[in-house]
Amino acid sequence: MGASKTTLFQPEQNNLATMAKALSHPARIAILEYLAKSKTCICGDIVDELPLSQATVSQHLKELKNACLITGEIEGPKVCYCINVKAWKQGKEMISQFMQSITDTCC
Amino acid sequence: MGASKTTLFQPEQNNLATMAKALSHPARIAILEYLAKSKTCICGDIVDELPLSQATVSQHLKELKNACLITGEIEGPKVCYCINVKAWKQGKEMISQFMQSITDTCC
DNA sequence: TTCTTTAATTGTAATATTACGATGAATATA
DNA sequence: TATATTCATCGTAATATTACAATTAAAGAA
Repeated sequence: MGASKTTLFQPEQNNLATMAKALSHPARIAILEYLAKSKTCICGDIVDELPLSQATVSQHLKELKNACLITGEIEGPKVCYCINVKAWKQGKEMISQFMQSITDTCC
Repeated sequence: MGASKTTLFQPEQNNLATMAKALSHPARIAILEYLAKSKTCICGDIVDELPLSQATVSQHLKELKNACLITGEIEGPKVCYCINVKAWKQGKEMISQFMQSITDTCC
């Protein structure tokens, strides 16, 4: 197989899993950290920062964009990436509530 | 490839990614929710609860155990699974701090 | 127009993940 | 001892992920 049966679970469970999947690679964690601290956010800067090829970085950026965690605006030949603050805060809330609810309910 | 180059990133980034990966499947979210609310925690109950085969559930339980998020104690022919409260709280703290730090640092 | 820069996309390979049937190991019960 | 129950593991198949070289596309500069 290889494909998860998302139709068999609750939307909330799928949303959580999708968010977690976006954060499930150290390169994407590093990208998010760099975007947060950097003011420039230009793609090339991220490639310089990470020990990965341009193609691979682009792929990770695409996944973060698919998960709505970042935005990418074209500026001439360059692309300026940014944290999607609104979506990020929503995701943060969703994960925090989930993790708290486990400890609240648990043992 | 298919294997992520974990040696090229910070341990903290790898820890975060590993934790997120454990949460990146709706079945594992569902298992954690069920373990939290259930008092019994017997593996067979989880299989009954989820729309997946026994072998698949066992595989997901193994991953959660590898990530130290749950424990499994043998009770005769049965196995009693439980949230690893200590590790869970640590993970919760790690993720919360990371997500907060992004919004703090960001834009 | 031609060249350069920037970043996405394509093609390809290696490995990981997801899923399940079948089997095996361990314990309890008849 | 034989049988049933419970769960892990093995084998296998389909799909996803990760990574990079090469190419393409788009915009700006010479």
